[in-house]
Amino acid sequence: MTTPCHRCPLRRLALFDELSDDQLAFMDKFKSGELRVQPRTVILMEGARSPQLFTVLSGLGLRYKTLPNGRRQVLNFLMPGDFIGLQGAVMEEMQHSVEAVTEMTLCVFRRSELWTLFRMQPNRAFDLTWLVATEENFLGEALATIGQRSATERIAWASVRLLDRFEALGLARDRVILFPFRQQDLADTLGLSLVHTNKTLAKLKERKLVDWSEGYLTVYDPDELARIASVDREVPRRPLM
Amino acid sequence: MTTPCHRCPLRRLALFDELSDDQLAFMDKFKSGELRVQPRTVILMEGARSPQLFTVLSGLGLRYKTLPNGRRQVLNFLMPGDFIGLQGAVMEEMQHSVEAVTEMTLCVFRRSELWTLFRMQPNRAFDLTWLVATEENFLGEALATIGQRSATERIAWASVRLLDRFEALGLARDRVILFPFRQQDLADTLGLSLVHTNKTLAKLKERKLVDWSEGYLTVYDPDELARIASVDREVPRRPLM
DNA sequence: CGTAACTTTGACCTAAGTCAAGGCGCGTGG
DNA sequence: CCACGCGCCTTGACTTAGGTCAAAGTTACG
Repeated sequence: MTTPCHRCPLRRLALFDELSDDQLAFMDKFKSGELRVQPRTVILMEGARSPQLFTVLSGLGLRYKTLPNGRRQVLNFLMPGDFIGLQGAVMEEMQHSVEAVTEMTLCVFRRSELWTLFRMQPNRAFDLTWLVATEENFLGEALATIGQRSATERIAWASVRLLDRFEALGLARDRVILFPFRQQDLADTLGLSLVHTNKTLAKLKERKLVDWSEGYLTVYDPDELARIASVDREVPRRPLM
Repeated sequence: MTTPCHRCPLRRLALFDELSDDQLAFMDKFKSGELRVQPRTVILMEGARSPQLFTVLSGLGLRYKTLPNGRRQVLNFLMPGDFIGLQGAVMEEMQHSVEAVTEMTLCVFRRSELWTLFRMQPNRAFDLTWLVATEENFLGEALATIGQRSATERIAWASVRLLDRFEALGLARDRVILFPFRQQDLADTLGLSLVHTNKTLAKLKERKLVDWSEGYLTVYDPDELARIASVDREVPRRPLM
């Protein structure tokens, strides 16, 4: 029914590290199935006790925190290959929510086997730590962006980061990506108001740097944008759980 | 010469999880010595290749990223029990710098043994992952603070978080903590200008909520501050490497 | 069609930034 | 031993990036 790990289409991408046969066999045991969710489904809820572990197989989503005053901070855009739910397994409870934006397919892992993974597959445990450390690093970069950069620089930063991630997944064609989010989502990511996000996007479009319309984000000049945001563009290979 | 792990004064604090004798013995082998550094020493440098791993034994420091435009984002205040340098060991290179603010004593670990830890001490590997996940969570909270809260709320948030961390370490007496940072450090943490930070602190002092003068931070009314920032105050027990 | 969910635009406002001048405490060297 | 220079804090005056409000387009959809 569900795809065995060695046939996982994501594993064919150069972006992801290869696994040994032994590791693949373990992952097959670790995997408990697949889950398909509709757009706007909340996959994991802030404060939830013992959620599951997932890898995104396809589709896009959002990770966010909701503040008591009703405001929302988007932490990251979720893309294929992202691992989610570890926080709920390692710590007491989830500290952010995860929501599907398009239809998504998720690979579901047995939470109870996480411990076995640490005991039997030190390589994979290391990979897990790598993923968390990388996520931590990304949040640090986002923090520096929101804390220290202007609106234009923030949007330039986001455009470059998004393009590079989509390209690494083979989801971009000629610097055009299908981008099914709302401007409010980007605004909540960058700590800007919706109106100001819209106006800043309009200016960048006028400057022929990015154009986001009708669900497509076109990044005309990633190098210039990277210069504006002074961001470094390497996308390292990464583990895939 | 150096303290064996089972005599480590930090381990006596209720804040930190206890270790088995076996784990303590392993940590003693993992530990290569202690390092004492002077104020303003850069312990780890952004971009450095193969740095070492440390646990802070005493003293205070800062973790920060420097942007090419010269601005700086402080990611966190470093306190006893914090583990640093994993990023350089797990990923290619450090993505932020770490600097001592007071004199500090660091417990130094053999980077080469990190792999042994993952193979031989799955519990400790799990603890390491816990630490990184918690750090990630903290950065998410900081992101939500900078992205969505006003200057007053940001300072309220920082005051509460700092008080709670210092208290858990036994470094606070009656809501007063020795706080040897500069206002510029707090400003760079919260994404505010130095001047605005100063003026906002003055307002909070007038309201009898916090007073930061002559190197001491007095948090008069943590509950009210927690309410202002709408922040939740639990400090979970944590592993100590 | 009508309505609901987004986007776009214009007018106006304010929180926070910038600039600049003093103050204050401390260390150092004449 | 004191003065001057330096690092940091404080304050006031002024500016501005970005927020808020409100209304009009646009698109999709039942």
